[in-house]
Amino acid sequence: MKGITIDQARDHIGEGITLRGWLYNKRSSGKILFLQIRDGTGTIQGVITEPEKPDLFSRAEGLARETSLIVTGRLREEVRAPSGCELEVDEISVVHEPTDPFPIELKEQTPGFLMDHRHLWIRTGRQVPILRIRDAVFRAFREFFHERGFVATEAPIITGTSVEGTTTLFSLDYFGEPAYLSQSGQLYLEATAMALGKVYWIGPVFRAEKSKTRKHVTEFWMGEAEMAYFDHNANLNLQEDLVSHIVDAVTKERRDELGRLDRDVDRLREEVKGPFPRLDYAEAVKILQDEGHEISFGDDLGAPEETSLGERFGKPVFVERFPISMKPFYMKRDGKDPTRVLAADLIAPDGYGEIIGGSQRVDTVEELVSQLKERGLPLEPYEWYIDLRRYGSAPHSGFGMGLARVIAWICGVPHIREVIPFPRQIHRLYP
RNA sequence: UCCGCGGUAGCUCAAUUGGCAGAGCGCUCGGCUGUUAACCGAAUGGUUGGAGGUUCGAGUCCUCCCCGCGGAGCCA
Repeated sequence: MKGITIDQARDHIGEGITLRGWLYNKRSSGKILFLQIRDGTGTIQGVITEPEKPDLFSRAEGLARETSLIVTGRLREEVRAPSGCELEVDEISVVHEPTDPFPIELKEQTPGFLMDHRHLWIRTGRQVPILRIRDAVFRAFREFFHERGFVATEAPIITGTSVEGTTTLFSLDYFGEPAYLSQSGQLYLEATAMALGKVYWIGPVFRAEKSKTRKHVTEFWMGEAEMAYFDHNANLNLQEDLVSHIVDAVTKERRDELGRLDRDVDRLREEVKGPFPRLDYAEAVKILQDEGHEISFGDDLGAPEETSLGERFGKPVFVERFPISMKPFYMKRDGKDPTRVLAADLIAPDGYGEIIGGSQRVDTVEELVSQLKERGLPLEPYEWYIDLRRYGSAPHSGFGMGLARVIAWICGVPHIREVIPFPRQIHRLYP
C-alpha cells in the first residue's frame, strides 16, 4: 500500500494508502467511529463502522489520544468531513499506546500549564501550523539573500566583547576568562562583509534583560545582513524588499496554515505593498505629540508610541535619523545633521513593535574612536573592529531582523512565545 | 527591577457576612450510524501554593515567603 502524508491526500482520492501518524482525537456515535489522525503535515478524518468491521471497530474504540499508529485505508471525497476528504479505514497497526492521558486537552488551558508542557503542546491545534510558517519565514529570508548574491556566513556565539556596551549579557566562564553569549553578530558581519562584499546569517542571540512582555524572550534568532558599499537609503530599500518578499513567499506557500490561524491573508499582503513610509525621527515625535503622547525630542519610542504609528499608517513604518545620543557607537553620523545618525527602525503594524533595526556604520577611525570614548567604552577589545577602518575602509550598512516578531506578526498570534519551539524567558528554562 | 491581577480535583473555574468543598472537561463504565473541542447518563477525583497568626470555627481575615499571568522600562 502506498505510503503518503496527509497533505498529499487530495491527490490520491479513490486510492488505497497508508498513513503514519498519531491519533489526535476520536468521536463516536453508536456504530460509527471517527478518528482524527495527524502526521505533522495536517489532519484527516478516518471512519470505521461497526457492522462492516466489528473487530477493527472494537480495537479502535479503545485507543487513547496521541496513540502512534499506522493506518491503511481508502481515500474518498466527503463533504461532511472537516478536511473535505476522508479515509475509510481498513487496518490500524498500533505503534505505541500512551501510558497516561495526554495532558493537553482540546479545551482552553492556561499559558503557564501549556508552557510547562511545551514539548507536548507543539503537537496540537495552532502550534503545528505556526511552526510550519516559521520554517517558511526562515527559508524565505535565506532565499531572498541567496538570490541577490549574498554570501551566507556565521558570527561567533561566544564572544569576549559586547556589541552595545549598555545591554545586559549572559556571562560564562571561558577557561578562566570572562566571556559572553552574543547579543548580535553585527560587528563580525561587518568584518566578513569587507571580505565577501554582501553577507547574511541567521543565528541565535541572547539578552539577559528581565523583560516580561509579549515581544521579549532571552534567546531568539536574528536574521542579519551587512553590505559593503551600501548607504543608508540602499539599506532601507533592501529591508523593504526583504519584508515584502518574506510576506509574499509565506502567504503563497502557507496559505492553508495561515487560514487555520484565522489570519486575514489578503489584508496582510495589502499591508506590505511598498513603499513603506519613512519618517524622520523629529517628524515621528511631532506626529505622536499631536496624537497626545507624552514624548519629547530625545526620548525613545515606547510600546504605545510604536503601536500608534503602526495604526496610523496600517503598514510597516521606518523611523530614521535618530539623535546620536540614543543609539550605539557604531552608527554613522548624518552628513546633513551631525547630531543625528543614519539609522532606522522598522515598526510592524498591529503592535508587534520593532522588527528591524539597522544603520549605516561608522567608516573612519576618528569617528569610531571618538564615539567609543564618548560612551566610556574601552578601546582595546574593539581594536580588531577599529582595524576594519584602518585597512581599506568602505561605506557599509546593515541591519538585524527579529525573526520571532516577524513570524508572530505574519501569524497574527499575540505572543512570540507561541512562534518559538522552546522559548527561553525569564523564569522559564523548562522544558 | 517596578505596577496590577491571580494560585481551590489531572485541566478550566465556582464557593454570599468567616459556618457541611462544588460544577464542567479529562480518565473509567454504559448509550447513540455522520461526529466537527460531538452529545446523553453514571462513577471517579481535595494537605484549597507554603509557613506562621487571629477565631468556637479560615478557601475566605492578618504577616512573611514561593510560583504564574498581564503590562512598563530595555530592546529585535
